[in-house]
Amino acid sequence: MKLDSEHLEILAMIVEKGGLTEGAEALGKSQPSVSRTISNLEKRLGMPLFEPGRRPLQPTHFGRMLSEIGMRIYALNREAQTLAQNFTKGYAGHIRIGGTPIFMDGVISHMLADFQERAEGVQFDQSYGYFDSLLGKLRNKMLDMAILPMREDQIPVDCDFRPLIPGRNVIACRAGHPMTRKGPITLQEIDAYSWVAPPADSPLFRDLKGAITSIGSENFRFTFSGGTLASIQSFLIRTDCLTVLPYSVVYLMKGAGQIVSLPIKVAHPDRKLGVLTRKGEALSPMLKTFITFLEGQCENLECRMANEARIAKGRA
Amino acid sequence: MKLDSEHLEILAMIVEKGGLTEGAEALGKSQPSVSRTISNLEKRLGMPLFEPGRRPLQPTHFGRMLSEIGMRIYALNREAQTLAQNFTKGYAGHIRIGGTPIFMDGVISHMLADFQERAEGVQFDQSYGYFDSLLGKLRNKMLDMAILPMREDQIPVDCDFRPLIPGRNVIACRAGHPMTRKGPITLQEIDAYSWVAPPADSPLFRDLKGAITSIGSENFRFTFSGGTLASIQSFLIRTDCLTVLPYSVVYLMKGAGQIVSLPIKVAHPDRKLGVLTRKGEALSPMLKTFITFLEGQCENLECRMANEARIAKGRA
DNA sequence: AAGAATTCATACCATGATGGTATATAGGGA
DNA sequence: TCCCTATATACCATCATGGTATGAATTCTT
Repeated sequence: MKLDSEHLEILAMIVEKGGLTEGAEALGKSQPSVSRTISNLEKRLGMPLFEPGRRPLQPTHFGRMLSEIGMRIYALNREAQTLAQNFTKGYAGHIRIGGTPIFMDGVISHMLADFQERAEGVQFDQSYGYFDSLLGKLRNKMLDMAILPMREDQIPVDCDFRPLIPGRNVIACRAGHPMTRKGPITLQEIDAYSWVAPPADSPLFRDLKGAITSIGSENFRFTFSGGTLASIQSFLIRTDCLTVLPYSVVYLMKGAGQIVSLPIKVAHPDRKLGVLTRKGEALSPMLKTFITFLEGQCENLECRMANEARIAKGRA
Repeated sequence: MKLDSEHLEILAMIVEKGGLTEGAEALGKSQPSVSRTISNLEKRLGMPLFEPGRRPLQPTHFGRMLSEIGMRIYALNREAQTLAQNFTKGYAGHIRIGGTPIFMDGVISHMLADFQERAEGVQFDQSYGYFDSLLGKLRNKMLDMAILPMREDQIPVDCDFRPLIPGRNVIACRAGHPMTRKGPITLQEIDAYSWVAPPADSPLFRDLKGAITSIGSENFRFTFSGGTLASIQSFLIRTDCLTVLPYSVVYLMKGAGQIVSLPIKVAHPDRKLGVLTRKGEALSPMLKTFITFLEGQCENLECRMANEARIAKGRA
């Protein structure tokens, strides 16, 4: 015989509140309604749930035991309600995020950590990739969002792109590198050092080549390539190699005092680092909250970087 | 926003069974019915519970979390069902039982223990009393049943009485008592020993006086009175006192080899020990089961006592 | 790659549970 | 004993639920 959980919850509330009328009020129902519910339940069970003819309506032993189960069901129902609220209000959720390695490690991972603090219910599932694989995963719904550099004319028609920050690159090296001590930098000086490169299939690698070409150097050599940001960073710190990285990444690494950027103008691609999502699909509240958060953080970051640049210019 | 626990259970079952069709089958509903339930739930929550456009209907992160709560609710509901079954089938329940002390301690308590083994869900709440107090408690619904000696003409009109066993009394003493060694017993011999009596307000006390009178003794004295069966038993074992007890009580104590009955005919009141319940009120299944059990046990006991008597007579 | 098969969604109807208002009835207290 | 409050009943409206028939979409198969 199937019992209706709702009925058990009503029973629990009546026992809890110590009366039919009060229970009805707590449930937001009319007194006759709950009265009949209990009456029907008793009829179905074939046993009284309340002592008959007692004014403050005392539960039977049986009624009390059932009501305890009802109370637990009620608590679970409440739990489900708050869970649903957390999800629909964007306090909880699951976000599958993919992005280009360097930028993810160097910038986004910090923001993920910050976001985690304000939305404890969030759960990130991060992966790395470049344009093609990210787009594929996004379309296959294996990702909820992708973070990657993108030119305006590159944006797929079935996707929305929200720019976060310009894709400006800089040449970076360890703090205390010979290059940092001199004033104007000549081509020969740069040519004296070898380079650290990101994986050859990454857009950053193409940027690197473009950047080096743009400053006039033609015969450059790699000492290290293929590593993640952590490897690149470790390598840079311990050698006199140079590399090309997004300025935002270098900016955030500057805090540790180990990596600096060189004041050399490099050609920066007209791409922006941003968020790619499937078009025409409602973003989950959590995702919406998160993207908004990212936009705010990046705006803030850009502002700080601009400040820094102004100061540097003033000093120069 | 109130969620329907039923909906959560349906969700849980679908996730559990891995498909809408199978879930519907497990729930004993039609597929369109549960389909619509889920659809409505998603509409109400404003978030998808299942990944759209996936054929083996995969739950969302959100859907899975909700379904886990639903599963727990489902489990509780099942628990409530078995609880209700146990109560309605008489496998569980609460019995408030009152009775006269000696018979309760000497006979009924054994049967309570035996019953407990076969119906683990039972819960006894025992108390002691005599006719007036027992009847009062019964009428006030502070007791579900009373066990006491009763004459046919004494039965209150608002009560049902089910006899269990005749109220025959015997004179009891310790095993090895001088009286047990002799053949025929004379009045002088009995008069030599003092008596142990139950509480003065008990019917057994009146029986005691009647019994002693019936065997011709007139000047009897009490050495001990007012105790429960345990006290009486302890006292009897360590002294040469005599007492009057229901034969059933003595019979069950004989097993321990410390108390025996004397082969003296005493006037036995035409009362029967039995069960008193309120008339015109449906007995709970548990109570019904229990009373049936008591009747069986007492019938069995009576049979064994009759056997014993036949053997004794044959020996004499 | 197209058709078959399966799985899910929708439309429509019937019914029965639920909820409400009005009202009767029953305990409990003065 | 009477009154007050708490509970039960009667009656009605409605909406959620459940079912059958059917359409749509996706996966499997060939």
